[in-house]
Amino acid sequence: MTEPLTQNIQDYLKAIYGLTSDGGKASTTALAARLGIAAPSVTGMLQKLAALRPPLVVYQKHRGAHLTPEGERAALEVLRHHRLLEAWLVESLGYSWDAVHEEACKLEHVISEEFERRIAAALGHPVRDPHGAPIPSAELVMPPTNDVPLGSLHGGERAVVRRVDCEDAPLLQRLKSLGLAPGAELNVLEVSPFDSGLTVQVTGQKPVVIDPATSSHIFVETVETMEA
Amino acid sequence: MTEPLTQNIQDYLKAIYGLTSDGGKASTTALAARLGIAAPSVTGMLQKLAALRPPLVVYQKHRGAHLTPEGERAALEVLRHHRLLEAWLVESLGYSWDAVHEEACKLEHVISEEFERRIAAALGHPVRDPHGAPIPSAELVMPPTNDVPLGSLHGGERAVVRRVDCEDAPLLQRLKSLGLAPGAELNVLEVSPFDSGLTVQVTGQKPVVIDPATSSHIFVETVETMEA
DNA sequence: AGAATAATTTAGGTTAACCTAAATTATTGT
DNA sequence: ACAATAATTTAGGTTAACCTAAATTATTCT
Repeated sequence: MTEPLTQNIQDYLKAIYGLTSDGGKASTTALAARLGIAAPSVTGMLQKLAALRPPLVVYQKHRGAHLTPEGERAALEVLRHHRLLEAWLVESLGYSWDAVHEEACKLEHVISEEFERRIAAALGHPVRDPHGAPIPSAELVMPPTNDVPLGSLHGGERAVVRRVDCEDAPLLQRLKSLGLAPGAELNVLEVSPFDSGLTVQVTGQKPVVIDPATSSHIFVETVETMEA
Repeated sequence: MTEPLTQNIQDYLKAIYGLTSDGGKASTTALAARLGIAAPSVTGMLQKLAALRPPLVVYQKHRGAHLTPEGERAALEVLRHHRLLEAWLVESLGYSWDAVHEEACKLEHVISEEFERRIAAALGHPVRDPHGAPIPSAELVMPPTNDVPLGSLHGGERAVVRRVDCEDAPLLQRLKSLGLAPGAELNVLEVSPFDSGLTVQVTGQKPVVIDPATSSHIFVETVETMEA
């Protein structure tokens, strides 16, 4: 650790991490959109992050940026803070899982390593946060997952919701009211051939139609159907 | 509430609050020293705070500043956050009372009102923090106290430590190792006529000499000596 | 391929919060 | 009272992170 990173740099790193999870590059515009910042500002910051010693990103004009190992470590550190905090706000302070994001976003930049250790220990070193997102280990390794997007399922398949990857509180609340929370079991009744919208039935609930924009945020693990 | 105050403004308000508890004004230099900022920067900020609508401080050239009612409310809000956080770090995360200040200083600017309410409730709405400092109520009223500085006692008096008003971790640790923590009982054995240094004996400990610089941070409540 | 469009960068500017050095105003000691 | 000293403010400058408008480079479509 050279020196503490500012909050906005941490936010850039988190955003780049999120946009490059597929192994690609994060474009200036995508970053600008995600961060709510004008594109030229992003260009400037990427140039700066790439010029730091050690550099936190690899940046090439007109082809976006991706994290260096140092940058990724810093991003995972923040992500670990964020997700531990969410878990802990739910477990210890009784927040509902759809209301913790904002609070964690502010706290994540500010807590000490000591604090991180204490809440991790208090929670029993959890591997997922309340939304089902994996929590990087203390050594900053992201635990592997088998989750697939809900939209990739076919009619008749059965699955368990593992993760709801979304930060929008109203949408989270809607999903929650539909029973679409981590741990929920569901059957895919039908897939629309037009727009790939899904009709799913969460166990114990009425069937619902989930449009593709929504289902891409929901990650599931398929379950063997009991052949009774 | 007009709009959220920046962290540095909150720090200025806290500092002014601390320096004007005697009803006087906070001087530019005193503020500069307390905040670790150059004096001209303080002048500039005081001018700004006085020009805000509504103004947070009353400022007159060359005569320092004090808080307006709005400024005081904002300062008490931050102080409430700080002290609740300290209490809660000790109670819920097992921090020792001499190690919570730094963490609370960062968190105090960042937590939501919801968070404040939840930890206050979880702690049973405490009236003092782990150092014995009074916690402003949710309505931002500072609870009254009877504490007097340890240095104001005379030889032969008996007292209970109520508050250790100090942010320096090493000093706090020293005081803790001497048993000088909130709740401790002590006898004043002797007061030096030269420098007003005190020789005190904490119940169950060896007598110690406390110099005036130190004793001014320790606030006590006198106790009737049992006439056995 | 070449024109139209989209993405990105450059150029130039703003704001907030700090700084140092110099000028001013207040306080203190004789 | 008045000179010396201390406190404070003014003046002018820096840095980080943002912005808009214009210029450039890349991509897409026919």
